[in-house]
Amino acid sequence: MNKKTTPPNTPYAPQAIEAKWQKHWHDSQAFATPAHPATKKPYYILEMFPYPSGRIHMGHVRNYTFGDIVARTKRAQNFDVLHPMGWDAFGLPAENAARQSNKHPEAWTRANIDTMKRQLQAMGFAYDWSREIASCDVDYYKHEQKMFLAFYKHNIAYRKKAYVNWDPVEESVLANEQVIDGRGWRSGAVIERKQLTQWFLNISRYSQNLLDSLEPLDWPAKVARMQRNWIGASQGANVLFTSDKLPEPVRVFTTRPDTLFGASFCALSPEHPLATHLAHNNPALRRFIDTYKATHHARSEEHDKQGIDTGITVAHPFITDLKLPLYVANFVLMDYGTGAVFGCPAHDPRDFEFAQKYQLPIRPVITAPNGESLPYVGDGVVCNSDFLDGMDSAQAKARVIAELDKRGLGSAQRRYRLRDWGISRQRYWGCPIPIIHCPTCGVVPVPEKDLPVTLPHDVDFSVSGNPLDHHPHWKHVTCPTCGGQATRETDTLDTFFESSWYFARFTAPQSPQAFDEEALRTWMPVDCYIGGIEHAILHLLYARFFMRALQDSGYGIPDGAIEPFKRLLTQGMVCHPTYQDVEGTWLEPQEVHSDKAGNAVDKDGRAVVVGRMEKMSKSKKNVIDPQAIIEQWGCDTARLFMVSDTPPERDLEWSDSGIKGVHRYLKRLYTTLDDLCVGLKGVRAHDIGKSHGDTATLRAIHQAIRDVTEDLAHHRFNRAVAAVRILSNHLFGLDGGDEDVAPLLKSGLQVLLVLQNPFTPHLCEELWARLGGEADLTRTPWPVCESGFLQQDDAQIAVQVNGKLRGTLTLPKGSGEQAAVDAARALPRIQALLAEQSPKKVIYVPERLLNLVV
RNA sequence: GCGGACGUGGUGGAAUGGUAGACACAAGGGACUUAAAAUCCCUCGCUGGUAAUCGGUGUGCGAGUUCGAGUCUCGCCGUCCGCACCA
Repeated sequence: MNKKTTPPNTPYAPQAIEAKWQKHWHDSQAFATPAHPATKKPYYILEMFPYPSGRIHMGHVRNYTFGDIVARTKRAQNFDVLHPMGWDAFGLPAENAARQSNKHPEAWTRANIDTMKRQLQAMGFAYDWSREIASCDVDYYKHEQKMFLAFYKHNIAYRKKAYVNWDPVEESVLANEQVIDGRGWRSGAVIERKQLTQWFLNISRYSQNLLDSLEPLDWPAKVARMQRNWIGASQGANVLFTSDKLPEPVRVFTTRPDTLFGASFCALSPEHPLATHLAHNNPALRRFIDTYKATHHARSEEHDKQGIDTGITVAHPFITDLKLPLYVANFVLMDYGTGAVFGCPAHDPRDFEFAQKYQLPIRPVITAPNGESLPYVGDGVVCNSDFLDGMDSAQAKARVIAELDKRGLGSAQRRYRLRDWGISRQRYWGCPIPIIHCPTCGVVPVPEKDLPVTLPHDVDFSVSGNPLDHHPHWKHVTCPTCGGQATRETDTLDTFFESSWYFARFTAPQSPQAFDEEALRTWMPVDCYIGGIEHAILHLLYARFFMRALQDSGYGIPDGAIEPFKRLLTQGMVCHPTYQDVEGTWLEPQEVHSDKAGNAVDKDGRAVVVGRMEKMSKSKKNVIDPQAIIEQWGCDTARLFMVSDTPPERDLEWSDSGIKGVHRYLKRLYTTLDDLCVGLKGVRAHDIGKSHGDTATLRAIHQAIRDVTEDLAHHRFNRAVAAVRILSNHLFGLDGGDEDVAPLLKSGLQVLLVLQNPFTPHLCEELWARLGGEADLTRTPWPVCESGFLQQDDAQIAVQVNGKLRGTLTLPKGSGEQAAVDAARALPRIQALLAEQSPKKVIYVPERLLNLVV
């Protein structure tokens, strides 16, 4: 094997070193996933695959650097590592590009993939590229069509007419999860409510299971909590309010059945079927309904409560002579609970507001603590409530439910906020839904033999709307059942479909079936999954659901793969200050300089407004292009900077001086070893498992091994870097020319290179080779810390009087309390403070601290 | 409004209830240099002191628990995030 090194006494030239080792790793297949059955323990490290938007950005660099550090560490620690990469390649930006620049979405996407792949390779990430997936490949999405049909067969995929979130800019529907503050997550357009027939996946069936299984996951507590809140379980009761004027009783869901005696009205959602029924001969009601069901805007942004009395009254389940007016009200949501509520104004702020507006009775039924005004929403002792009087809320709830049950007027009920996942999108660049609509047979699945349904290539983006729908002939087919004229489903699948199973596909990406059960058994779940917190709900919830749904639809998903991500690391954003000129135009960081006084100015010397640290984004131009950093400093510098100072889950503040500082260290490491390696190459390294006269150096080596190993195991990358720096500071202080020192220095430097390798692998490989390392660092095992060498003979002990630090002592290890007290009392300062008194109490923590209480 | 997280030097950040500020960045001083860059060395929470291996003080504010609190508890203030008419 050719492992020539650059000649000594040359300056650090990262580009040459990096290209050389990237080629070497590529040629030697250094990161191929080991074949199975494995002799070692498997470890699956995965970073969220990117959308091929054009070029990689700093967010990618940070995310994938973390993953690479884990991958390289685990490999050195004798694991069989699966570390794949692919492309989340369907999606709207490709269509926008097609509309703007007349480029076909596929060509645009493929070109972006090429660019980004080259950029990722230039970062030296240890991926097994033979497992690369692009989700827009027919070979990938064809499996999705089978999954969809399996879901359909098992009633997990179904069609219903529903009010959906319509994004007028994207001209497509969005999932609830994609609507943020009433606006589209990508377009920012105000979302409209439209009634359409759409495909849904029955994720809500798994609500409780998805909730319960969060518990054992090694996820950030914040993410688990977000999912819990999103699923939003609540325990309560269904209650029926009857009326002989209605075809059926009003069914209400409440979490406060203990306040039932305080009811003063009932209210239906504008979309409620009973409301529609009543509107038939009530034009005012009709108008009210039409106003409020049309837009999201009127529902969620204007919070004033509007209602209309239907003129109907309903019977209170317990108070025989109480008839409650039935309203239709804008604040009642159709898609939560039953779409109907009973109003208890005394104990619910919304009902209170509504009751005040429409002069409805406000009757307290929970004794509010002194000083609490109505509406009082807390629990308490029930009053004015017949058989519930004197009970606390919990008892009252149970009792009401029991009574309702007895009378057939209600029952206990558990509800979830989570709604079914709408998966239809009126888009071209996505996976076609394999369904045919026949005027005689209805909904007909595309038969297995006709799969996959592929996207037509010749599409027209010059008209708005879904290109599949106005394609001249693609959708026109004959019905597989009756042979009559029929049309294809022209909606495509939400692109979250692709990311819901790609991690499982990576375990056997060439398998003719979607999954290879054996491979799933070997690799799944993903041991460590790294990505942005913005996917805390959408992607991570869908993926968890998908594995369950696939298993229930006949796919051989092993139980061990049901929770796909065992451990999750959510990395923070990469941030940079923003700059604007006097006109408010955003400026790129390169366009901003500082004048003599240190003020930010533009190229013409005009003042620049420096904004706060914000996530790097194209729109505000506060971006640093990774490509430029790689070219100027090398990828090792970029990688080390990504992890040096800030814990991974926090936002990283980009700084030029930070980059320079990291580079200065690498340069120093390079030149120091460049000098030393000539002399050390022939030296036989000291076995760090054996003792050495220089106990301090040996201790520094073992301490570094222990600290870096533990910090990496806990993803404390910044601390691991600090531990590496401590070792380097120690080793740089040694005299390499001293022949007693040389063997231990050499082993110290070797340990340093192995420990630092996950961060800056190219430089470490180069220096390792120059130092005479046998195998590549990619095949060099991780060093072992012998705790025996960490021991010191003496311990420094803090001496406190009454808990305040008053001095320090150096005592031999294992000194007893009496020896410590005697030594402390010998210190002049302690003597003065004690003033002849004996301590009332002595707290002695061996080898750490002595506290004398007087 | 509800839920949560966080608050430590000029900056990023360390710190199993046990010597706060590891490791860096910036800054200042010095060496080398005709000069600059680069590199190397030193200083670096605040404060008193010529100085010390010196004193005082210090982890948003106020209380509490403890021999001892950046860390635990309670109450404020501030920042950030999530959800938001979810009955």
